[in-house]
Amino acid sequence: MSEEKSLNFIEEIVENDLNSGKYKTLVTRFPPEPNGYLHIGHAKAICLNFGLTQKYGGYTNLRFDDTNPVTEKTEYVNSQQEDIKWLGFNWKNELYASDYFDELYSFAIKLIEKGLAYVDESSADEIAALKGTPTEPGQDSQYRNRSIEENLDIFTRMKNGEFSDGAYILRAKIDMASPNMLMRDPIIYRIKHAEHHRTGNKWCIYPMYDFAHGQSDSIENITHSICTLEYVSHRELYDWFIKKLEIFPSKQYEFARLNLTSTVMSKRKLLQLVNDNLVNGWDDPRMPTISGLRRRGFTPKSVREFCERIGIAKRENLIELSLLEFCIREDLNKSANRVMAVLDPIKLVITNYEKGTEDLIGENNPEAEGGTRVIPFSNELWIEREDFMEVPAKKWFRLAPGAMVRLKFAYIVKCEDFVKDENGNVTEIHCTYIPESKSGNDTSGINVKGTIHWVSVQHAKTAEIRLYDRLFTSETPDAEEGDFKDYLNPESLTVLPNAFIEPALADADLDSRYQFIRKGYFCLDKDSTAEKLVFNRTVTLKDTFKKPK
RNA sequence: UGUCCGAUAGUAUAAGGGUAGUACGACAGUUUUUGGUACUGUUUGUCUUGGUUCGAAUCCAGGUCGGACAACCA
Repeated sequence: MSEEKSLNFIEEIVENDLNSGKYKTLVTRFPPEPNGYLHIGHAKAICLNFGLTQKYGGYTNLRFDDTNPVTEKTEYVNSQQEDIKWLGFNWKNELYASDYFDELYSFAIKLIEKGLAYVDESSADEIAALKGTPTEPGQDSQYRNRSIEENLDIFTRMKNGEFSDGAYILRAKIDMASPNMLMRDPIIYRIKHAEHHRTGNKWCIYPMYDFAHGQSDSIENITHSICTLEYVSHRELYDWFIKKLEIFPSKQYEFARLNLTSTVMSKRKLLQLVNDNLVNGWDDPRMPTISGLRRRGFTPKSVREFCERIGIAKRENLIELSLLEFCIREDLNKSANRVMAVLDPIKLVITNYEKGTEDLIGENNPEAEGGTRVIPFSNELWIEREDFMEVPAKKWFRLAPGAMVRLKFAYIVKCEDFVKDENGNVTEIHCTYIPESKSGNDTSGINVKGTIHWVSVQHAKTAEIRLYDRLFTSETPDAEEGDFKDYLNPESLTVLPNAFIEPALADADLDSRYQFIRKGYFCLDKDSTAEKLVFNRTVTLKDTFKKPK
């Protein structure tokens, strides 16, 4: 076995378990709660769980952890499935914790019969008061020693709907003095007269997370139940239920969740951004959701690559956004066709060009066998306003009075003059071109430092272009003083309603990815119509040019 | 003043008693019809104090720092 790459700690555990014969087949699961959209942190968990069974054989189930009917919706089930498929993974079984409600109920009965669970009718406040604190032990509830018969009777009546929400709860009988708060007689069933997205009104009692997750894993014969670090202290309970119920011993392993700079990752906060209309929905391209990244133009491959590069470990981490950007640039550099678009136009007139128009040939992608296309050229072009400086900075290789640049795929031009309006703004640049300098056939012998992009005025199409930047101005918005929303970046979205694009872009579809030469990677947005194309900037090109001060 | 988890360059992540390596970032250079790409180079690290050992990032003990835990959420 050649060791090309080192293993992460979970892969080591899996390899050991497989090599020792502890398990014949690896079974993992991805267990989202359908109460929100999946984000890049979930992508890390998805890649881990599905990646493990791809690498070592076995399979991964998709199991919706739907034990709380008031927050869960079918809309989320659907979006979550779409996101997992988009990432490129296939689950073996589509399952729901709610599939096991009958079985979970009988597990509860079994616990009661063993004297390991009891019905408590204390109020939520009373229960909290007796729970103790992390540094002080709790105290037993006065209902802790009900008879098994009475517990059975009340629990059955809870199920039958005889009581209102909160009147009774079922608790595991463990140890109110445990240093682990979760072992202090945790609540395992509560009454909720709520309609469930799958089981409808069949149930009015629902199991808590701790009484559903491990047992669901066990029912499915999950060998390695992988979750994030905040569940470490749940492991003791997880194992306790499995042991007392004498069921398949799934094992839980925890890794550190992903944190990304300049964004937030908690579903609660993302929901707030959506509900407060601070972004335009869950799939707003500025959101770290999988649907947001997809709309922004990220490829599944780039997201998988990112998840691969960040690694799996147990220490808290904060990944720099630049790594995500690297991953998408790396992918798109190889695959995206190069086209020209002018975002902030200024007119350039070639005063000695008398051919009218001319079709030039553009190479689609110098990094791939991308073929070529026709690009119309004429004596009036749009170029980028920022590519001209009236008073050039040092090391400026673009347009300036008397300076020469190459027009990409076309000719070398020399700036002869420029026009200003009454406010002193440059409105037009006048150049002469060098006929012998045509791209691919340059006999002029002239070498220029700078090459700029352009679009022929008479052939240009207009498009709306949306530029995105970091959602937050702080790298750690949820660690800042005050509300995280105070750190939203007011410039996270810039809309350019009238940019000019080369005519070939009229054929763009939602799956196309482009590099707008010198400007970044872009894709068509779903808001596009036949009359108006809308492009999203996925990411800028890396820019090593030091802006002159 | 509890229990649990963790600590390696700016950020991540390897090295499992024997040369501290890789990636991203940053910086510099070469190439270039994208100030892109590619290539080259530079920079910066084992939390601390002891112990075991010929030898410790690694094993042990104490400390420090960070995180988690007191929802009828997951």
